[in-house]
Amino acid sequence: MELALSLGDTSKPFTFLDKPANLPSKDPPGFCIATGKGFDEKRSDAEKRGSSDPPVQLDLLPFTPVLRSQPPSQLRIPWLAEPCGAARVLDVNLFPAATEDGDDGTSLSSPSSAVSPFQMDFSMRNGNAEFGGRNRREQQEGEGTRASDDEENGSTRKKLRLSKEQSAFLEESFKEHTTLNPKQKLALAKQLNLLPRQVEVWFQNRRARTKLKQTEVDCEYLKRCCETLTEENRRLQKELQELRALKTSQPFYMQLPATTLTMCPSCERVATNSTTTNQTSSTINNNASQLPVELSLSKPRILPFPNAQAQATQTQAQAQAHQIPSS
DNA sequence: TCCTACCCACTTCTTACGTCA
DNA sequence: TCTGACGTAAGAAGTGGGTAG
Repeated sequence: MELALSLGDTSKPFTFLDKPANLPSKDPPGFCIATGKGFDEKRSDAEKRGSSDPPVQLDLLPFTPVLRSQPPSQLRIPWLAEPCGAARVLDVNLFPAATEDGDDGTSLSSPSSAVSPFQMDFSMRNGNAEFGGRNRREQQEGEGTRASDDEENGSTRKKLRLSKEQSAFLEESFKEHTTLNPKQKLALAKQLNLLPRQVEVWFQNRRARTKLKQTEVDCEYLKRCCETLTEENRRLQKELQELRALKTSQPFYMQLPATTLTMCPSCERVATNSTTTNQTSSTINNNASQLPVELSLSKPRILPFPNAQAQATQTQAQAQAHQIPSS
């Protein structure tokens, strides 16, 4: 079985940054995971989707309960519904804002860059409680106090939460492409008012999280496969015991050739091949992967001799007529 | 061969949140 | 009901090794 990971249509060009104004209007942000052959097989996104097997898909929408609880028609990235000028609260990350000149390395001098003309100012946050944008601590503390604290203590490690809006935007980008080229990284960084390094780290961590989820899904699938095979093995062992018991109790009949039923999948007729027990096993082993499927009888068919031979010959002819491999 | 940039795996550390006394 | 301590999960960021160009 082939496992496939679906993370959106990665064959598409990186269009997210080109259309931020409409991006969440149709589908809620999120991603889809399937038991897949490989998140590891990066740089081969097209190959990931090459399987004809329908992958087992998981819906792993990463969004907050606030968003997910909304009806689908209302599922849209909140900041897009707000005029950019409405924001007034300080950025939670409080990184030095990327200037128009891009002095922090996020400069995009080319007008043909991936930056959308729809520039969202993530240095400001909407204080509207509708979006749940402010966490408890932020509500408890004075706005912007953490900024000055961090800036005063330059030795402390800055590890601040991205805002929901920033995370949502990054998620949307991740849906488009799980990896970024430098241009996309710079564009995202500038658009989200983050450092390129932050965008890069976010994508690294996001890939790691996806892989972890995928591993969990694969593990669960293999677990179920193992359970199924264990049950099948148990059933076959029981069947074998029954056959052995029958052989012990009825040795006369067991001198007869064992019978293997061969079913033609097209006409659903059953062909009977007479063979020895060893040959039957050999047939099963050798042709296990071939069609038609060979059915081993739970109990040997007991045919009145010599009619058995005649019928076997007849069914063998049928089998050959239907391209059924006979032992 | 060295350098750079990038990725991944692993880890550290911060933050948010739930639980409980 | 409120509050503070505590545990824990999630996530941002650091580190080191591998690799491609």
